[in-house]
Amino acid sequence: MPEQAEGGGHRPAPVHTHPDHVPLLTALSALADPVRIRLIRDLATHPDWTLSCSNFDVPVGRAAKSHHFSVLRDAGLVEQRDQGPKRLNRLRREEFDARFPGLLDLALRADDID
Amino acid sequence: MPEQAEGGGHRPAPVHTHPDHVPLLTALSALADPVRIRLIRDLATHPDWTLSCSNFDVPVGRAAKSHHFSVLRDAGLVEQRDQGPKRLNRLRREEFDARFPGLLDLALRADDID
DNA sequence: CCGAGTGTTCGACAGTCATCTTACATTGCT
DNA sequence: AGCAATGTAAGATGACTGTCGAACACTCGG
Repeated sequence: MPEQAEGGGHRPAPVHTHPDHVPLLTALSALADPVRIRLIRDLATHPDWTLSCSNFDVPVGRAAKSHHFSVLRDAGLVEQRDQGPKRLNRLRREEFDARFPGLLDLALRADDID
Repeated sequence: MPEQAEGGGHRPAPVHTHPDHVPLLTALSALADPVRIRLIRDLATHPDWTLSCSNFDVPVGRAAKSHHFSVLRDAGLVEQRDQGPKRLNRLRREEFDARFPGLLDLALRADDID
């Protein structure tokens, strides 16, 4: 019975930070990285909860990818939910935009990157 | 005659980058630093061309301050003009805002820093 | 011409960060 | 139970960065 029953072997649920509690410098630092920009842009072009971490094609290994998602969580940019062995992602558009108006739009603008 | 005559000993004029030619990552990285945030906030609360580099009281020495101003110039955030031995500064509000709408406002918002 | 004030450059140093490899935990399928 | 897939944790490493001290360059005033 694959119910959402608790008990023994849970996986530690991902730790999130709400955008309202994110310092400005943390948000800027999180966005000041080419890999993370690509992650949130990929995320922005897909429906919520449809992409698991391994579905992003950035030129880094799993470990680095995991690290980047941790940074994005801490910056209030991404929310994650476990489903089976996968960890599904969602871009926190509204919440983040309420805290830092316009910033996410800037980061998503398909301007430049390199 | 202290004219603007050329000839021998010029001081190399500061090299500027127009905001239009600044990559997004450069702008974000430039703003993702507490010292530089304080510099542009100080700059924003004084009239243009009234502050020389040594007039900012950030807790770093001259060398580091000079470095930070170089980063700000490269990011299209600050314009500098030599007057006597001093180097006067100006925040490039409109130009930068045209390139990255809302970003400077965010950085100047007296929210948090630490 | 000398000296004070101002700012840049250079070398060194410490701290942070992005990355990799390896090992481990969890989940689900067979 | 065994196994493949997914993601995290830990340690190592290389690169970048913010800082300082010292040396240098330029400007202006005595």
